[in-house]
Amino acid sequence: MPKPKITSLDVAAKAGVSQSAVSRVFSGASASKSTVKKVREAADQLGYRPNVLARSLITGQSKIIGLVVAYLDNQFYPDALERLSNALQEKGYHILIFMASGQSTDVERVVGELLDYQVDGIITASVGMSDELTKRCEAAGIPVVLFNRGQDDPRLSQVTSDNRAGARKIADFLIAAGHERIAHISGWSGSSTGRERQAGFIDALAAHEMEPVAIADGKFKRDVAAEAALDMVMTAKPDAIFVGNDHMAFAVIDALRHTAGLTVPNDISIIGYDDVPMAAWPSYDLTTMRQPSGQMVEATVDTLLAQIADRSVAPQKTAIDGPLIVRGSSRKPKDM
Amino acid sequence: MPKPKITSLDVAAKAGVSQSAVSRVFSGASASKSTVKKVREAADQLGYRPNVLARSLITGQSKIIGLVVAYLDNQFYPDALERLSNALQEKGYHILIFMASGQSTDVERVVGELLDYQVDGIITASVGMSDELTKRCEAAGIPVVLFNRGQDDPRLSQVTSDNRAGARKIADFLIAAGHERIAHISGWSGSSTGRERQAGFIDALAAHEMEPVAIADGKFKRDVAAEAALDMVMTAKPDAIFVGNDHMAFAVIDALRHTAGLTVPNDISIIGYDDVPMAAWPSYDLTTMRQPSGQMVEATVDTLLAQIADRSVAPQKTAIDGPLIVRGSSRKPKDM
DNA sequence: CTGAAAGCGCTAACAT
DNA sequence: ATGTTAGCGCTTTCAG
Repeated sequence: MPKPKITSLDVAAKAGVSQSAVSRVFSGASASKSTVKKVREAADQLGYRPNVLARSLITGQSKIIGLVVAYLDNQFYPDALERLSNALQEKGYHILIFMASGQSTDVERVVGELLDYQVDGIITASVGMSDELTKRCEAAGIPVVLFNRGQDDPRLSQVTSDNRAGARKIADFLIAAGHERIAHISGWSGSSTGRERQAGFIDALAAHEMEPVAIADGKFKRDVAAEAALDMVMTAKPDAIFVGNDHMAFAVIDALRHTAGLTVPNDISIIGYDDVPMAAWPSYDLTTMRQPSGQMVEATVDTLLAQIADRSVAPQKTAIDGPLIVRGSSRKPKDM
Repeated sequence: MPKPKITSLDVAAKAGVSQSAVSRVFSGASASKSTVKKVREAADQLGYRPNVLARSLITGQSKIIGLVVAYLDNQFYPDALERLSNALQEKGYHILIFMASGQSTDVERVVGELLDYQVDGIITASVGMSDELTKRCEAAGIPVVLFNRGQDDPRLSQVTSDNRAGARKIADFLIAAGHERIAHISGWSGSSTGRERQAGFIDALAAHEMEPVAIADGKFKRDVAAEAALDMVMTAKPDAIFVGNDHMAFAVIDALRHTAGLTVPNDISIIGYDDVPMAAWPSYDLTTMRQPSGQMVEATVDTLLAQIADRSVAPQKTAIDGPLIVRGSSRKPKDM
């Protein structure tokens, strides 16, 4: 026996009511106690559950949120994905996932497919939206929230941490600890996140009449960052490096310890950004700026659902501040 | 302006053909060159794309695969998720993701929701299926593949590594390296993966007339495993521990080094299972059994799609063998 | 409060 | 090869 699909019609027959009565019961419209009871019983016996897809055809609500994500090897994203999924599940939505290599042509294709599924909203984790794409989503009336990525387009919502402020805190902390040769391995300079952190960092150093002894673009990649770090310690000889995110910072620490033979923090302080769970592991014990992913997810979901509920709600740009988590990968300021 | 939805009817009007002609063009049925051209042009200008959900209503194919996953903090799963998503994307499918805490009541709820979305197939990553659930999926004609989890039900497909053989290799390797006090921190004993690895390991030791000096259930949790390890080194004093997966092994190494003050592998050898990317990082440099996740994903997708294409295809149980990756967390056998 | 009827956007016979 | 017609399973007027 193939697929004996149970429809609302079957339930109606069994319950001795009309098909629309069944629909009403399951979509929470008005119905008398007795009808509800009869329908529920019949449905339970038959194992009936409404077809979300058929429903979406008429309500225009698929209860599907499209998530576009580029990397899953940076622990920040699986963690966020898990939280997002849970938060949305609670609100009756589910996540349709799309991997995009991060290249814009790829994002293009992916968002196209997303629209085919009539998603109610789109979250992009660390990937940008072309103007063309933004236009299409707007035309389709589908709200977009950029998660952990900023973009200067009023049609797009975004949720980030306060990257500039965070980077400034790091600079101040490093200076307070007496570091004098401070370097920076930035996140990908093509991303707002990478650029903002770098800008805030340089600003704060400048306020103390300092500037980085070296800067390199780590591109959010472990190997690139490790390479850059090894290069720096041979040439610029920094006594501290601010690395644009934890994911790269781990690679930097590994390279410095195991290839360059340096100790952290005695020879050199390393500071990251994100505070992924792994940062607390004893092997790294990484000082880092926390991005409060719980709050970021909450803001993302709130923003998105608000716009889904009412298309006239304006896009929101949210920046959430987080604390500097001081651990053992950095020298302590004297007064601590 | 709200949502000016463009339908196949609009395209038909613009192209001067019937609505079904448009449908044929987009579903790849027969159509003349000239019709195809007219339709494509009209569609491009209007920005038309077929509504997958409406299509699914009639074809019975949603092109959605439900993925149920319990943990994302073990790097093995994000990695697999990424591969699965890419592989399925290539075949025109997409992943609707569901987090299940791993508790059976939770899985129950989640699979229910999954069915509401008319998914074409289900993949569960490291979560089991109750009999009740299996029945419902079978009744609905929806194939299920257990990924990295075995279960003794002929209705379920599964893809795992050869856990028994893998664990045996580890035991043999440890013995060859001259270890005499070997302990085991197993994966969760409620999971096939955990049990099989333990069984294979004990078997292989027994073949050499040895037995573990200590065994504990690490439950696939970092803190539980770390605790167990610290306990073992105080009491049973093992000279090697086989830890049921890499995720726990990292915690064990950290605890041993930073809390117990031992060195790895000089004081004690640690071996893991999975070979997640992090195992190769210099800080851990973990000897481990590789689960070939690329091959496992491939098998999973093949199995699932084969069953979707033809419901009469029997469920498959696939176990894929992998190599032992020898790194620095274990003493080397003398002849190496 | 409830049933009958229309139709969401699409595909699949069925004719032509 | 193309248009016409009948639904897929559901929600939502509209009468009653």
